[in-house]
Amino acid sequence: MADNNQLLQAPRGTYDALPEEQKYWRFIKKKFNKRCENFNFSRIDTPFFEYANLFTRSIGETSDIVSKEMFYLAKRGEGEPDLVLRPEGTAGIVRAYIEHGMQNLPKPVKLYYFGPMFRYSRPQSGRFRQFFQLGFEIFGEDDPCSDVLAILLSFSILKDLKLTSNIILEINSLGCKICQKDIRKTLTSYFNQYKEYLCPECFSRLAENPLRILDCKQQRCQSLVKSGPQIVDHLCQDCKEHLQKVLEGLDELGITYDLNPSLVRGLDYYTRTVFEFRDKADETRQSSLGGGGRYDNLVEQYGGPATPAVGFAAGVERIISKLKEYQVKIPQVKKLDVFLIQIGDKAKKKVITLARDLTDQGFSFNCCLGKDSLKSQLRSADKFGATIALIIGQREALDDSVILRNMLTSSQQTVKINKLENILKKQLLKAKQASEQKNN
RNA sequence: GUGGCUAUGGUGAAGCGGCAUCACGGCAGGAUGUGGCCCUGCAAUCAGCGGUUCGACUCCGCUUAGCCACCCCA
Repeated sequence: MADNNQLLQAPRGTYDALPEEQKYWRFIKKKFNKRCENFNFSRIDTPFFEYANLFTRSIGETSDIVSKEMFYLAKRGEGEPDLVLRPEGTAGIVRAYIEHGMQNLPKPVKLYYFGPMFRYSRPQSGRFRQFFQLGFEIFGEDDPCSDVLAILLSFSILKDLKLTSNIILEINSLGCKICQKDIRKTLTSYFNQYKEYLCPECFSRLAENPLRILDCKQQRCQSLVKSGPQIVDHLCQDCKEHLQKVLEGLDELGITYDLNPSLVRGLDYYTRTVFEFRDKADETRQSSLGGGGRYDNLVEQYGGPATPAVGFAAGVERIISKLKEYQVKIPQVKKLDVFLIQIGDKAKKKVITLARDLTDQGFSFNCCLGKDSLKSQLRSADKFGATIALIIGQREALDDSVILRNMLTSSQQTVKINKLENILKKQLLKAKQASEQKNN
């Protein structure tokens, strides 16, 4: 009872996407969908919650996402498995891929998604507990060209969003099943020699996942990293060639990149190519707009047939904040054709049937049925930005006519309702041409 | 999870230990059937709870939320 007030605010780390924000969402969804469809990807939607072990097995028990950021749902019965809100998209899609036998579809299998993800972390700018990711996955191809294609699509999406001039692509390789083991071993034995110099965080990372020491921001760890073994030098021949071919592919496309030898990603399932898009201007890690990489073992690890895969995901809220920061022009499509004005009860009823007919004919309309005076209704028509006002008074209600007032020119005429459609079309077209002329 | 800063009508801001102001927006009007300008009026238990005080929006504590940094990620 203490918290009447608490009930009236959005839970921590969530937000309302208000009407004035929607143009950004519409813009992003539209560009994203179009690109994915043009690359012949198919849309997939998986549940917002999954069994917890789906994520503990894939992302890694020791990763921060699993160890401290999972949103567990309350159990309702004895012996029920743990359910969690999905912290990312890939695991669920891989699960669906196996569950529905998608390995029998013609390869490559290409899927894309857009939806909310949930992580229980402390909110900050650009970081929410419920946030949206857009992303895609390609199953069944281990060719480096497939990695290039994935990066190309990611890049193209960001290009459509007019963000590429401010963004940099970082890339690295984490090695395959075999050499990643060696790399981990090499790193472990190297850092073991200096473990008393590592920060406490990295000290425990050493036992859990030595790769993560590489992107520690602490000065002391970084200097150890710099003089230590490089992943690239310990890649097996195949992985080296793979990386080489990916880079050649990017050169071919003219996509510039930074080879960052200490780029590792927060999810344990990555193998070989990993990449990330960051804001050039911003050095902090928080500026990560999105990233992805190859995960050749995950499908098999879940019990599916061995299937190589690459994926990408980006944060929608971060994209929106960049669109705002760089003042990207978002097309505004909203316009109002007619505003319906009534005087008297009879007219009010007419307004509703007229609204039905007008929308059937494809016009947009608005009205204020709660307002009575002509003056205030006209004010509303003006505020809503209507091109035309249609006025129905006592007289008009009786003889099936309306007063058509052009709000831009203030000219007015009385027309019969059965003639209305054509006259409206003409006037709206004229108004549209006039406004276009004004813009040029 | 740790530390710092912040919290005033819908929005953005002023303000002071004792009448809470301004702009924009909203609503209702400005003579009965005509908008955009203008004018008038209306709307805030000053985030919540508790304490100090004769008296607190103003000082103190807690809670909640936001911002920033760390951690980590999108």
